[in-house]
Amino acid sequence: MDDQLSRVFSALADPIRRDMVARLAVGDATVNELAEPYSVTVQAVSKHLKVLEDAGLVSRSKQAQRRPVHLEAEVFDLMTKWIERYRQEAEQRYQRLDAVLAEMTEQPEQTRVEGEAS
Amino acid sequence: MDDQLSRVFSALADPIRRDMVARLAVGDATVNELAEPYSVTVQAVSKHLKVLEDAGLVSRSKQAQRRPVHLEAEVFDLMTKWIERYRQEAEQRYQRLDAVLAEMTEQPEQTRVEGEAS
DNA sequence: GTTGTGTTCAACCGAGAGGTTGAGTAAGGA
DNA sequence: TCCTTACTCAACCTCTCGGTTGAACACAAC
Repeated sequence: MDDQLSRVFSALADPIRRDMVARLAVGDATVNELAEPYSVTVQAVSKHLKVLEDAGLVSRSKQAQRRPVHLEAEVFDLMTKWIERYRQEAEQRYQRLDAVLAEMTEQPEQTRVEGEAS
Repeated sequence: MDDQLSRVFSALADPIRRDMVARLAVGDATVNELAEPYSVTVQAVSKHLKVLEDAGLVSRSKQAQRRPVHLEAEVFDLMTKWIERYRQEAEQRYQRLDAVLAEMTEQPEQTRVEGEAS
């Protein structure tokens, strides 16, 4: 869990943290505001925010005693880039496979159609 | 960790598993082939594959004693949709903020930054 | 049959995640 | 000054994760 990509994916693997991101997309919020909807302590929420912050997904400023949390959009690009890369490769392979299968339709010997996965 | 989105993010939070996905984007592979480049046992790799399978990222078919692993592209859409949604919202907010700040550049009194929801 | 290969299952272990409670810090308000 | 609010830090607990080893299963090949 050293690289940023791992931290980002790991951060968003938790439903509460994803929910917080959704909430922060609407506007900045304080720790207490973020904690309100959940049945966990404020301390737990503070920990969640630290995880999001370490992943670069949010930043925390200082406003009197408040620590308004702000969503950082840039990091999302890191993920989308990674995802898009392999999604496209996989889809291209899929289309190539379809073409190959179409070619050998007349000779259906033990075709072993992928996917399948029992 | 019940919903699929959590499983998918969690699965991709591990560098080895991301690497496997990258490898499978090029073409299907068996467990032993996938295990080769890493300094872990085949059993560990089998476990990783189970995680990826539970997330719907790969499927395993049956070929004699082999279990060729195949990358499933569809699930990536689930992630990209989620990500794009909040990235766009956040970016829009950012642009709105820029506009607001540009408007009040001449009057810099304790700006008390944007949206703020609350 | 027996043996070899590819893979999974089961039990275990150490580290870390997510939660708690309790105390500590920092600022505003009486 | 003292109290309250907003938050973090520290210690602890439990459960999961990623790894191991050892055994079992499924099929091929001899």
